[in-house]
Amino acid sequence: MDRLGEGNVPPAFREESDLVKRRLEKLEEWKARGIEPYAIKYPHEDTTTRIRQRFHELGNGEESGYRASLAGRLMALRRHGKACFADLEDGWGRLQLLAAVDSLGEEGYTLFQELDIGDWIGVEGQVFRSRRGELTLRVSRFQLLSKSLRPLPEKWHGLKDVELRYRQRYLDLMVNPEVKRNLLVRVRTIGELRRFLDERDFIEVETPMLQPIPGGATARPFVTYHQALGEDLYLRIAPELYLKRCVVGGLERVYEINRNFRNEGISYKHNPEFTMLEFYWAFVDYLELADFLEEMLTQVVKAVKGELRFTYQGQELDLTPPWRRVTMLEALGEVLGRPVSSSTPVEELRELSARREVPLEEGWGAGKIMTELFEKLVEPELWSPTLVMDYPREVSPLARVHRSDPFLTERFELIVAGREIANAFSELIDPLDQRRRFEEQASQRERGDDEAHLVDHDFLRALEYGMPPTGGLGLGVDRLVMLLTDAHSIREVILFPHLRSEA
RNA sequence: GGGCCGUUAGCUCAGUCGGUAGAGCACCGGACUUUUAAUCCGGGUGUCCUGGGUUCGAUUCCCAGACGGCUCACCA
Repeated sequence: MDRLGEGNVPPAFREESDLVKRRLEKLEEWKARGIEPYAIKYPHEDTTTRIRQRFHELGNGEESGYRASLAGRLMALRRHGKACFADLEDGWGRLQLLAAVDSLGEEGYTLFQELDIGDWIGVEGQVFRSRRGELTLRVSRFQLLSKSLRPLPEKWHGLKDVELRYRQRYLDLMVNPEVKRNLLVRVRTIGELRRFLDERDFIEVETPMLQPIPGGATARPFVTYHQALGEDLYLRIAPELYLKRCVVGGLERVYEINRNFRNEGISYKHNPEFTMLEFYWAFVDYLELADFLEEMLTQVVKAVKGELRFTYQGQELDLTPPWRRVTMLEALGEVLGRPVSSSTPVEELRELSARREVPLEEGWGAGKIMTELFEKLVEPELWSPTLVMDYPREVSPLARVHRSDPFLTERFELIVAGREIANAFSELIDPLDQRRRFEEQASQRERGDDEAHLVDHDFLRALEYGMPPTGGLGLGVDRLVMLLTDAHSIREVILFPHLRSEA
């Protein structure tokens, strides 16, 4: 038979490799024999890991006397003439199969041998432990559940090409176990964050992804268009202003864990859509939030990692509280080798920036320049968890003015491994002050800062009804998961990271 | 968006100082009833990312482009 005859190859597959064409031929052969290659369902009793747990104690060469049924993907085949070992992988783990003429008969065994790596099959048979100590299912019945037409990546080196890993994450999941492991850490982290907040009577809400005025952060938004309304809408850059509306409405403890979208550069720590936890808690200030964050992350990390000390990118990281607390100006002063304060003149700051080769823009005030210097010179050096307190008012349009210094706000950021993990403040609840801040933002916008905040009149109206004193916090979930999975790139903790479209 | 680097078989990679390329796994044929990176014998399956240029001849050199990585900028 001409296995590679073009006559049998559907047009869509003409360009494919011989490996694919061979599998198509096999598919047609099986169909011709009356075998359905894509089953409707396959009820079964067991999973690989449950069998492993159950027969943990079974000795080498012993029979369990248990007849199991399993379904999974064939990941390896070791043929030995009249017997054949195979590895079956299901959603939980792997188990070895033994197919032999003895238990399958001539016809069944021949079919089994024709299976390809990657095929989904259902199997039934007795469980035993082989002489070499491998727990094994002796196949007495099997059924093809889904024919795989494409060859899997190499069994030993796996799939390394990062572009293929991200574009074809399903392959990455099949052959690189750490992908699933990282995903589970992510899932557990989010679960623990939810649990922590739920236990403290926070309620989870869902606020708009499509917003007429993008607010709550300084970032370029994605724009889209609503046909029926005939108006532009923006994918949210933050949920902040809506969560605060919830607090105005009397939801004293609210949170949301969901996606934000920012139309900025893509890098190892930036994906255009990323997951953020934001919560708002009425009647507390930022100092209480700092304690709360310490407690929350301590509990979450213990639950997920089992310990607070671990290695990140080859360097030890210790999240044991209490974390270092330092004001932004102190930290900046230390690095600059001279004290910086609210009254440090702009000219002096510009001079310091020039000396440290930190480029500045026209129109930046003292607060913005200090923040720039801090982010360029100090933040990357902060490895151990550090709560950086009291950011300038100029860069914090939604935060309350500091109780003892009007140049500053009651705001802190948590920096770990040189990256911002969380950002929190005593919220600005004074509608008149908030209006003034929006106006300042508007004038920054006129001076060319197209990321300055837009005025949200309905948000101001909400504040005018009265918002209770509130503390609010945002936490970058992907970045936290990066720490917990020792991931160098944010793409390792997002299942389908954004890539340019294929050519 | 800028700079640097990369793209060779299904996968992981080598290589060609310019004469259309080769290993392992996978795959195909054969042997084998206890292997588990099975083993043994035989077989290399390719648009060397794409398009131009130089050249008798380009996968190799040059230019442009696509995609990716790192990095800088922006941002979290």
